Amino acid sequence: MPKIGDKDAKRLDLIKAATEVFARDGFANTRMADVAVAAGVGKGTIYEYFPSKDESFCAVCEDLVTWPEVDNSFVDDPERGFAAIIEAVVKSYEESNAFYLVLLDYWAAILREKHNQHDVFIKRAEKIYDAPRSRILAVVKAGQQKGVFDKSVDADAIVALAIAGIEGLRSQKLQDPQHLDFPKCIRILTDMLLRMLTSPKG
Amino acid sequence: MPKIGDKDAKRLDLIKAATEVFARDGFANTRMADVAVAAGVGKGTIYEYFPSKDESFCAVCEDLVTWPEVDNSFVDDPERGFAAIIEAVVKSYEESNAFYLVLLDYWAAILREKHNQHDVFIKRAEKIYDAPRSRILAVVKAGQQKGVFDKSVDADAIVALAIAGIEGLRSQKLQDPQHLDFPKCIRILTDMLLRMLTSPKG
Amino acid sequence: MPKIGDKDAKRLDLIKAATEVFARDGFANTRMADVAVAAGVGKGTIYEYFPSKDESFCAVCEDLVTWPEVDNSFVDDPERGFAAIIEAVVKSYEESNAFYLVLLDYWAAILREKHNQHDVFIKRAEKIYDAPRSRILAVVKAGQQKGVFDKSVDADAIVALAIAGIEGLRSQKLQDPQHLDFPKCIRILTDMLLRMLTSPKG
Amino acid sequence: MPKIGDKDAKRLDLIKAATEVFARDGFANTRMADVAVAAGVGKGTIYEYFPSKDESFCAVCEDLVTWPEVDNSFVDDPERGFAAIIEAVVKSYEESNAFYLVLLDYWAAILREKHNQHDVFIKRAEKIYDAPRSRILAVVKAGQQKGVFDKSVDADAIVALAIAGIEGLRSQKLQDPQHLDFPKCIRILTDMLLRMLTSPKG
DNA sequence: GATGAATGAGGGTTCATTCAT
DNA sequence: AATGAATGAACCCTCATTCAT
Repeated sequence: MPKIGDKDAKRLDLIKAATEVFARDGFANTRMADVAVAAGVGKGTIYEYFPSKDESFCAVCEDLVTWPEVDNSFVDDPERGFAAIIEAVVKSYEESNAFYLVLLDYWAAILREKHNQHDVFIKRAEKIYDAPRSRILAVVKAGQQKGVFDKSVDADAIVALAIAGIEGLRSQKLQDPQHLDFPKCIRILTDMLLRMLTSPKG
Repeated sequence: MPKIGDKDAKRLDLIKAATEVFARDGFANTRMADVAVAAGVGKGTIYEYFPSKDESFCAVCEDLVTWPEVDNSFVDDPERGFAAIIEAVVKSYEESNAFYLVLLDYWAAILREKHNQHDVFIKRAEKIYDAPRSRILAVVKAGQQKGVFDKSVDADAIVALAIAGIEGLRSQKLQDPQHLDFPKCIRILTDMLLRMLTSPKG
Repeated sequence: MPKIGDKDAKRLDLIKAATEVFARDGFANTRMADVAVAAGVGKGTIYEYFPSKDESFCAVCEDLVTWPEVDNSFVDDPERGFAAIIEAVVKSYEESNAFYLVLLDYWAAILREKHNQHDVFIKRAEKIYDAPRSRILAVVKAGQQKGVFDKSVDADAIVALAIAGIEGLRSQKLQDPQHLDFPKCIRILTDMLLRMLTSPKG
Repeated sequence: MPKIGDKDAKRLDLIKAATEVFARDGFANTRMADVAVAAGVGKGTIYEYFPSKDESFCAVCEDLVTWPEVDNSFVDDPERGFAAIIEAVVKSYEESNAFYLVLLDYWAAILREKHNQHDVFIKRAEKIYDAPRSRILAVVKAGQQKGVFDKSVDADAIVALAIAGIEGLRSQKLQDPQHLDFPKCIRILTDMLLRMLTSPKG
């Protein structure tokens, strides 16, 4: 007698298995048979839970977009709060090794603007980026409210730069782990942004 | 009697056509027949110039990696020189619309570590990044020699951050062209980096 | 719930169908689609049972090499025993019309020494010839033990001549069925060999 | 100013080159480009001399069918004459390494009865076999006329057996050169046939 | 006459998806 | 619900043949 939710639980198992395979081999090089093997089920079973390979990929991407809650304890100290949120975002990237790899295919599909799931993807993609963006933005704006950060600074630009820096460094780290002092660069990035926030005019 | 250079010229034509198709559809979704149509030749002709789809992709990537020579006129003014090199790199990215799109697949192949061309790709990838990296690095080091930039600053880290910022912003711009003031962000990025170079200790 | 042996049975069905097509059209002129049609299955199905065209051909050849058990009732009469084994070999050739035709390609592949399956082929080919060879050899040696056949006769040479004669006649029969009295020639061949076995010195 | 016959001479050059390639790689595995390389000419040149690959193969086969004249010096000694003609046939086989290899494909085409050149091939094939056949037959019949060979012997059957033996042994020699004492077997074959010719009734 | 670049029909193989069990 | 054997559309690549130079 199957319990209620068994189906959902199994679906999640399949997603987790598929995530690993998609991350490891890439969407195009992944065969449904591989996903089935990774999940320990028969090939046909996957189609009981997802209507197609594309949809299973969407489900995987959707599942990846679960941002950790952020510690709000530095709410009174915008500078430490800013550093904390940057650190949290970096960490959340690092915790999900699959994240960047799977997203690579995700962006590829979106940017090409021809995926049949394109509109759905775009919407979901915004969500993915909105989570860290809005968190960082909130911290910056709070700091400006408090008068600690300069109000003339373009908060959106700072957030864009923060995320750009994190993603760009992450990318370099993946490409060449030997020659990049990743933590140091993140530290410098945080410092630079904070200086810009506190005294933009040099 | 074929003219000298005809074969090379045609090869380049094919590369240009292939670049567009690979950029538009992605490597996995590109059929050799599409490339042939785009180039206005028969399917078989492509194989007169490239031994396989993989190799044609490599050729395309290699062709993308031709960095423009950089203006050295600011050699006496490190700050303006730094700004100029950043601008040049940004511009060279922008001049090749295909660049980022094609490189997406390129990185995907490299990061998976299992592509049969993986080692070749890695070697070529280093070349891709070495060009802008070494140019920026030279400018930074020259500035440090002149005493304009602080010698305690980690030049490699600054270069990594510059490239990370440029790539990260470019990525965001592609994903969501509406909500990003790209030129402004690049300007802020340059400012931040220059401040770090001139007075690192805040 | 598939019955045990179903897969093996189907594999055998495919082999039988492939044998006919390979025999009729030759390896090079056979398209996998033809085999599929002959077997009444889809093109892809063949690849569920054989990894490649080459391998399916090997399987066909291997299947051809199942020599019938030989009647041992003439164990006490070496001369009749020898005639019986020759007859059995001839018959086993004749029972498989496909045999010679398929083996033509087989030998072609082996003799070229450059087929990628060459070594496997050679090993299997030895098995093909070893079966009739060892049977005839056993009868000859038994006859020599009994003193009915002359011990000075080179048993290996006689066996080689027996097989050469059978194959050569078979080949002529296939090439020109009208002008050859095959049974008579086989009879003369047997007589000649027996005379050589019983009184080698004329 | 090209001499008369230059064209024929070149045609023969191409045939010789093609013969080697067809013998080495087999008809199916031979590309016209290979033939061109072997002949030291351009791909297109071959089509100036032969209308198609099939026709070039026919030309090669036709060229192979040039039997050496046989020494008639033993015309008064049928037994030595018979041995001599057998030896001559064996030698003519051996002198043309390509012969057997190319003929393999030739027979394959003929036996399949579906080659578009089938009828032409059959006619030519008869010629190929008629040459040695008629020579041996002539010697046998001459011996019977002289009363040296028994007139009750079926001359055609003896000829068939002679050729069958030679071809069968040749085939075994090619397949497994190590384990066959070819000259000895040919000697025994000749002895057996002579005994049958001189005293058929044992 | 000689060439080899260009061609495209053809064939081996893969793999997402279906469906009978 | 779960399975995996069966399927065939799709795609990469080969190579005989053509034809402009």
